[in-house]
Amino acid sequence: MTENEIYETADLFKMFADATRIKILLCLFEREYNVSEIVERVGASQTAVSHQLRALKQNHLVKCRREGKNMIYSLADDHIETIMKTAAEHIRE
Amino acid sequence: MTENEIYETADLFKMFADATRIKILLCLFEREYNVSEIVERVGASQTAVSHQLRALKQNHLVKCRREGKNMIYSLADDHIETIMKTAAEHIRE
DNA sequence: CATTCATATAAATAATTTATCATACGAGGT
DNA sequence: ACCTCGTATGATAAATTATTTATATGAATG
Repeated sequence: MTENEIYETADLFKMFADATRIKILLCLFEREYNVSEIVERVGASQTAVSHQLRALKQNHLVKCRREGKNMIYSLADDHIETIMKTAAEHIRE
Repeated sequence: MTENEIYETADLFKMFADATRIKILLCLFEREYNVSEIVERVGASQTAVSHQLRALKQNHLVKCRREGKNMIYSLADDHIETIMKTAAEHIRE
């Protein structure tokens, strides 16, 4: 791994290293949701969720589209669920 | 996932969310090393490495044994390499 | 047993991350 | 056009994490 790949890897893992973001992702593993639905399910403030969604988007873990007044967020990639599940398994030991 | 599992998962991922710790782990994927060897390879200060080794140990990612004046660190678990590799693959897309 | 080597620890500081507060923006509806 | 709803943004403030500085510890060695 090059120095650069190391930093990119760290950045990717950072996305999974926060409870709010994990909750958002778990939520999106089910299906797509708009922001207020995510806020409701995750139980964090609207701005906090919005900031975290931006982070997740910048790191290509989620994508979104507009639908009227709403923004619908969904997973960008199925690998994400695999990575999370692998780690979750590891924990139960 | 329970609230608690979410926090544990976040804590586990935190271990992978830092370049210094990733370098240490990459190093230990090869084989076990003592602290000065790790310091040398990773290129961080002795205390920084020592602190990170402690974090990794507390989170059960590495283990260590004493050998004379040296402490020999090694991976605690093979899953770790799998998790890292899965993520690294994800990055190359 | 005093010294040195390898490593760990504690405390202080620096750097980064996350949440909050205030406000702005885009899309409908009136 | 104005108002409201849903969401995003920017500027802090608060919290967390990482690094450094200084010092301690435990094991070997003269």
